[in-house]
Amino acid sequence: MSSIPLRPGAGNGAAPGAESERSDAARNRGLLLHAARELIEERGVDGLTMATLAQRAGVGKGTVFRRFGSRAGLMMTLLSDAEAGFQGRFMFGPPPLGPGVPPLERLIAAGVERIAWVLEFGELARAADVSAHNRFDVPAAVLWHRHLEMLLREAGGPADPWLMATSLSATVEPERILHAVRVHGIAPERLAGSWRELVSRVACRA
Amino acid sequence: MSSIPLRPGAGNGAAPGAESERSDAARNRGLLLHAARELIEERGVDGLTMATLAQRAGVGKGTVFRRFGSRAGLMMTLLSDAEAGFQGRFMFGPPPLGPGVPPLERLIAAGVERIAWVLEFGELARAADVSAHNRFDVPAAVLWHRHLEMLLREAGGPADPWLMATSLSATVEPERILHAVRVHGIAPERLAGSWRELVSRVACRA
DNA sequence: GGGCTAAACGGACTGCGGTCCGGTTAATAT
DNA sequence: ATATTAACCGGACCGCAGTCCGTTTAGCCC
Repeated sequence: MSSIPLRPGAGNGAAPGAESERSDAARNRGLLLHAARELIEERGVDGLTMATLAQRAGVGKGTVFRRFGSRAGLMMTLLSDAEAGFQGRFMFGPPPLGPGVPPLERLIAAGVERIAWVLEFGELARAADVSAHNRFDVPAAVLWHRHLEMLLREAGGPADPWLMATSLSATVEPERILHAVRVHGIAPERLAGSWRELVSRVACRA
Repeated sequence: MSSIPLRPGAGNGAAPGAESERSDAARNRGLLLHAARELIEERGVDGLTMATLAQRAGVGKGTVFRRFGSRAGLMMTLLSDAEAGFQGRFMFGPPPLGPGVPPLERLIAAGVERIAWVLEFGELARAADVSAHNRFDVPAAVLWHRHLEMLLREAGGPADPWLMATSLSATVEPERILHAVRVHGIAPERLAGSWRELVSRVACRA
C-alpha cells in the first residue's frame, strides 16, 4: 500500500532534529527529560549531574550524552520551550512587545520582558551558556540580537546597530542580572528603569 | 636585640597576603609562577593543567592549590600585574585616561584602553572569570566599575549611575570582546567607535 | 647543636564531564 | 518467521579540578 513507511517516533513534541528516531531512543529521551526536570526541582540546576540523571532515568551514561551531546546541550533542550515562548511574544505577540508601536517602546518592552524571563529561567540559561559559542552563536541568541538590532535600526539611533545591540544584549545577560538581584539586592523594577533609560538614550536620533 | 623578629620571605614582590611566608613556600610560589608563564607561552592558557604545572615546577599538586586556591586564583595572580598597570593608568595616569579632562573624554579613553587591554590579556581574564564572584566581586572588577560609575556621575548623565556603569562594563567584557573580534572579525577600531557613541549618549545631560 | 611546633609538602583520592567500543535491538526486507 | 543492518545501549574508562591527610621541614627557643 503505502510506499512511504511510517516513521515511529517522528513528530512527537521534542524535535529530534531533521531525522526520525528509533522508538527506544524516543522513549529514553522522554525518560531523561522527565528525570532531569525532577532532579532540578529537587536539587537545583547545579545539583544535576549527568551520572545521577542517567541512573534516575534508568539508562546508561552514554545514552545521555548521545541524546544531548553535553550538559549544556541538555540545558538548552530543557530551555527550548521557554525560549520559544519568549521569541514568539516579541516577534508576533501583542504590542508593546510585538509589532504595532514605535521601535523605542518595543525596545523598552523587550528589555523588561527579558529581565523577567531571566529571573525565571536564568539559572537554566546560565548552565546552558558554558562556552562563548553557546552564549552568542546559538539560534535563540542570534535571534534576540537581531531583534534588538532591527529595532535600533528602525529607531534610526546608533551608527552601528549591530554592536549597539551587542551592548544592549550584554546588559541583560543572565549572569549579570542574577548577580545584581541576588548578591546586590537590586530590585527588578530598578533594572527595568535603567534599561529604559539606556535604550531611550541609545535609540533616538541626534 | 631586636624584639621584632625578622620575618623571612616577607616583602618580596608577589604579595603573600597580609602574613609572612616560609622560605620554601616563597620559593615554590616563584617556581610555580615561572612554570605557569612558561606553559602558557608554550600551550596557551587553556593548555595549562594544574597537574602539569605542578610537575613542571617540581612540586606536588597540593602545593599548587594551597598557593593559589584554584585554577582561577592562579590566573588572577598571573593577571595582577597587568591589572595593576591598567588601574594605575586610569586612576593616576596622564589625561585623557587619567584626571584633568571632562568626564566624557575620560570615559571614552577608558573604554578604548579597556578594549586594548582585553585584546592583550583577555585570554587570561577569561580563565580567571570562572564564577560570578570572580567576575564581579573581585577588587579589580569593583574598582573598574566604580571608576565608570564615578565618571558617569561627574558627567551628570544617567539617573542610576551604578546600573549604567554595569551596562558599560558588560559591553567590554573579555568574553564578548574576544568573540566579536575573533569570530565575527570586528575590527578593534569599530569596537572603539561604538563605545564612543554609547558613552556619548549615556553620559550627557538631557 | 638539639628539640619543638606550626606550617608546608605531596601524592593518593574523589567527583564530574565527556569518550569509546563491544554487545543489543528496533525496524525492514524477504 | 528469519535474516540483515544500522542505530542504539551501557558502563568501563579518561583527563581534569579540587580535597585530604600522613609526612617533612623551616624557623624559633634553649
